[in-house]
Amino acid sequence: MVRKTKEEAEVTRRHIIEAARRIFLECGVGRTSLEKIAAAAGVTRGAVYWHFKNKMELFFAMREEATLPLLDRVVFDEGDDDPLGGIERALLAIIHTLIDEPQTRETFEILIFKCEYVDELSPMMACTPGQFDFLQQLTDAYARAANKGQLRAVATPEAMAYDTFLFVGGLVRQWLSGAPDQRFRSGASAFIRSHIALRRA
Amino acid sequence: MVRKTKEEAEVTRRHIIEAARRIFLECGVGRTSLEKIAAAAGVTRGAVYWHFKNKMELFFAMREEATLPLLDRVVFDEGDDDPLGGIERALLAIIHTLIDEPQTRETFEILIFKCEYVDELSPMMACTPGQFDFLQQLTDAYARAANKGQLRAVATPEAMAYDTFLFVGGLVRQWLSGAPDQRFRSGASAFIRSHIALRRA
DNA sequence: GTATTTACATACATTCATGATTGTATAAAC
DNA sequence: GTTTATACAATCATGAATGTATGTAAATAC
Repeated sequence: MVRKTKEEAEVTRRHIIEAARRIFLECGVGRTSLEKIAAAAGVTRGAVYWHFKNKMELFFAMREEATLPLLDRVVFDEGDDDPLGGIERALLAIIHTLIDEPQTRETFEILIFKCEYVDELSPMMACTPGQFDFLQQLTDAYARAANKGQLRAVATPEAMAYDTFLFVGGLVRQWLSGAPDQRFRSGASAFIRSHIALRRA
Repeated sequence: MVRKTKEEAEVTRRHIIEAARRIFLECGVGRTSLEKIAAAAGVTRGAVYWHFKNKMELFFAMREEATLPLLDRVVFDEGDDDPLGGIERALLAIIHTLIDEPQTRETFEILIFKCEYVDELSPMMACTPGQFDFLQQLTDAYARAANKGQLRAVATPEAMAYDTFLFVGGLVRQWLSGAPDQRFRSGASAFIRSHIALRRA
């Protein structure tokens, strides 16, 4: 056994996380054994157990590497003089993140389709704090848009924020589902623009 | 062994399906053993294997009992002289189905949160034919609403249908997630009305 | 009334997956 | 330069879940 330096150990840790993401995506979290992950990472289970207490801890480690930069990274500029356009750009940016960052896309696909929300994961069914923050930022942005007269007065900024929030949730899910006809992927930008157009004054 | 009549056998078959739904919901499909289901149904694994080839066949049997009557049951009256109001009523009806029919609600909660879309289930990630049909019916209903001058002209009926489809998907998911603050459940009707108000002329 | 199926229960064999333990060669600490 | 902690590999014991095979008593067919 050739003992590794700290840097090398960090590399194998990342290899394990990457392998876990691949196998989770292919087999589902529940059906993935640590043996499979280890093999995919080119190590033995011993290495996996050295770096992670068990499968769940590995799962959370994978999640923390890629979950933050989707909704959480969305920024709404308070000084924007086109707040409604800013919302549209933010939604488009979310889709482009899915396109540009494979590990984020794969992680979300795992979170939505490849794991069961039971026991420790059960509380994660509901919105994460980051999602609530996104909802709050949407509300604030719509309020600024209303102040600038950009919105129809048929619904409150809060109601519009909820509508957009639910729309985005549905869109991301369908986008990730990889429907054979690709209709949600090819149409995503148009759906977003229509969604925004519906509330423009 | 007291052999059962055909009617009694059908009863135990239903007991098994009901037990499966309960345990799937509690433990997730992957972590549910047929032994647990059998115990919950008051039978042995022998009975389960008699009625179903394996866990997946039982899963599909459970699904077929309750999945049809949600989106698939939605009806849009072609002769309605308030098509937009008809869409709103249809969306409200979906939520009320979730409230009124526990087994439908539980089945959808299992399908969304308690199973992994892998192997045989992988194709089910995408929209089912019933969902596409719902989308098509939405498009037709919006087209009728447009013909009656009920809609703003900022988006096509098709675009509005997609927007509503994605909104409903997001809403059902959040509704089922059982967020601790219940905000999506208590606000569902208001969200639906706002959603419709946004496209009314 | 006999034969045959049915509707299960029981028992068995096999296959993973897990967690713990132990071994070990080297990097790092002193 | 010795000691110790590190970064794994290898082995082991255990348990859980599955599918199958067999048993069986009563319902049903004839």
